[in-house]
Amino acid sequence: MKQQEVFRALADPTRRAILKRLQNGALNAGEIGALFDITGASLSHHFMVLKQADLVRTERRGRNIVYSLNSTVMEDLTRMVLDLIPAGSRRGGSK
Amino acid sequence: MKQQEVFRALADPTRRAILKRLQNGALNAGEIGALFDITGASLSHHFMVLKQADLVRTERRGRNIVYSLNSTVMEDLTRMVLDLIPAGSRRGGSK
DNA sequence: GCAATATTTAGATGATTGTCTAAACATGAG
DNA sequence: CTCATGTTTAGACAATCATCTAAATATTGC
Repeated sequence: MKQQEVFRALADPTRRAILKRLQNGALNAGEIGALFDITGASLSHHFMVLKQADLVRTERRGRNIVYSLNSTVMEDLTRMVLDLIPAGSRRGGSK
Repeated sequence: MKQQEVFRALADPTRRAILKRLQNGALNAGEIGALFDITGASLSHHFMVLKQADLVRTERRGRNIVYSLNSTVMEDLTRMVLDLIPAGSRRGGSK
């Protein structure tokens, strides 16, 4: 698991916003780009960071490249964060 | 809540290691310093970042300054991360 | 094959970051 | 009060980062 890459990826607000948008389903680069005031090149850089962290998956679909959340690593993320939190402070308590 | 500061603070491996150490109870700067191969000044910088994110609390105790986890914000952290994760991927499922 | 569209790569730039050394500040002991 | 100890502040430096513009690559439609 790429713990360092994951936390690094989450450190940027634009990347967190991208992840949030992808919760409602996959989007291609252009669609995501329309949501942020940033050049396509910068967006592409963020995609690369998210991919290196395995947080998103890509799939070419005709002329577009579609981004979607990698839910497997999302579960890893949950685990990594819970690991930072003392048992007593966890919501819901036990596990 | 200082979402950006929290995620930024977690992006550094030394700071995550500090948080992990503090799970077993409060420690003063010197004790933490003994655990890392880093100068006190650098440590102090990390403490400041963690404090800005409200992840740790400090209390002077005689000659030492004691660091402890701020469990309130630790709960906020849980919430912030869960917020990034699609409902279907959450461990344990529901909430 | 060519033109248009979608995305990435290359290279540059300014800002932020983690680290260091040296100096300053704060506290308790004698 | 002064000294030793513990911690932070100041200032500098190299590395990393987010962003940009310009150019390159990939794909589809004609």
